[in-house]
Amino acid sequence: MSTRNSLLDVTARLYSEHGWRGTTTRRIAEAAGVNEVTIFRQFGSKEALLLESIQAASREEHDNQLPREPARLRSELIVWALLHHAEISSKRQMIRNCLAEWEEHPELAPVVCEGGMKAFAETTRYLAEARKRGMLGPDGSLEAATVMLMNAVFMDAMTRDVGPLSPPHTVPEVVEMFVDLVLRALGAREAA
Amino acid sequence: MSTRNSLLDVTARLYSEHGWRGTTTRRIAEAAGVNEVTIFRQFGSKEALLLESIQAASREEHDNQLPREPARLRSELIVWALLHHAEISSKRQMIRNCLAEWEEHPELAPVVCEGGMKAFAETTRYLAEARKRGMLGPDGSLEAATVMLMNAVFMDAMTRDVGPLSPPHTVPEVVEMFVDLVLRALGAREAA
DNA sequence: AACAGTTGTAAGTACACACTTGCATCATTG
DNA sequence: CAATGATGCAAGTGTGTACTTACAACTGTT
Repeated sequence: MSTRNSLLDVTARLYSEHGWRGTTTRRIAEAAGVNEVTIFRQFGSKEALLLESIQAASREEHDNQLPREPARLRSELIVWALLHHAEISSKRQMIRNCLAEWEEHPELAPVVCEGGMKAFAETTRYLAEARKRGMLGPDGSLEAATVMLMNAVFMDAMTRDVGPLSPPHTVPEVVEMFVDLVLRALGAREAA
Repeated sequence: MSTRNSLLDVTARLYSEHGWRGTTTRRIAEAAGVNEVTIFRQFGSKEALLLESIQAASREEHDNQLPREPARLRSELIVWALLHHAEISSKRQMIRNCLAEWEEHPELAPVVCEGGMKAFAETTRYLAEARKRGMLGPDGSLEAATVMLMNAVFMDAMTRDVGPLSPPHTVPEVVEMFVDLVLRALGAREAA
């Protein structure tokens, strides 16, 4: 099944670069070093191939978890957010295309968003645990904090290559900024 | 110049719906009720037409300013953020396409991002003014707060139609959440 | 009344697209 | 050895694409 896999790989890459319409069967065949007909014999149609390859590609995840028991809030959140940022960045172009083509191909976006939902749940759990242990103040919505942190990180990762909306910073710099702001808002004890 | 303007309008709409490749000269002509040749006589090429129409469309701004002198931080920020959210939402599909096609058409993204940069400057100014007047605590990066608020609002506006990353909320709900979190992080006096 | 500018119509070019067909080639497997 | 299945190759279908050309009709201006 080597032909099949190389077709799936190549197709995902081309889709990221050129979107649905720009990913033609000719380009796929050429890039995969395979005859164009093979595509149709293996997958039946361009649509089937694209769907399968995009789903496969967006399921590839780094494993990246927050500790079950929060210890050093700030550094744990920063490490986690950095990894999350890296994961989004690596799929940046594919995600952008899926979002742009959402109306024409609604089946793509959910698959790409899955990762974000898991990260949301993970973070809320972690923060709730921290509050239960008295590491956070009693006030402030944990959900709001999570959504905001995730949105901020996601947004930075998505638009980093395009051009700065805000003044330029390195990835670690902005991630630290975000984490610190969230911890401050939640009244973290160690936020010195 | 009515032919020209209706072509510009229609083209921007079609671009939002179908992206660059999907916006064909035939579709444009048909939707504008104009002969296809007229496009080439008026604009010379598809590229020229698309460029001009997208630039024109993304410059259409609601006017939406934060007060020069901050008075009621929370409500002023909420009103502003809501309007900002509405403006991004109305251009959502176009922005998504410009981002997705950034590598193939780098000239588009900057134009679309302009609004965001102005909003960033506006907010930083406003918050700095507020801090100078003692309405905010002395600690916490104003820039971090601004970036985070903008990213969060932008992100929500961009992905609202696709499907919720986080639990569903109405627009006013999330905007209030974000503003409250930021004000809390900045130690706003009135944030009760 | 003559003219210039804008539009419509009809036809065509050269190429790209998704997808198909028929046949030859090869490796694996029974 | 024979049969099977995956692949390559060459050629084709019908449609869509950006863009062009030549000519006729209409507009407003001088």
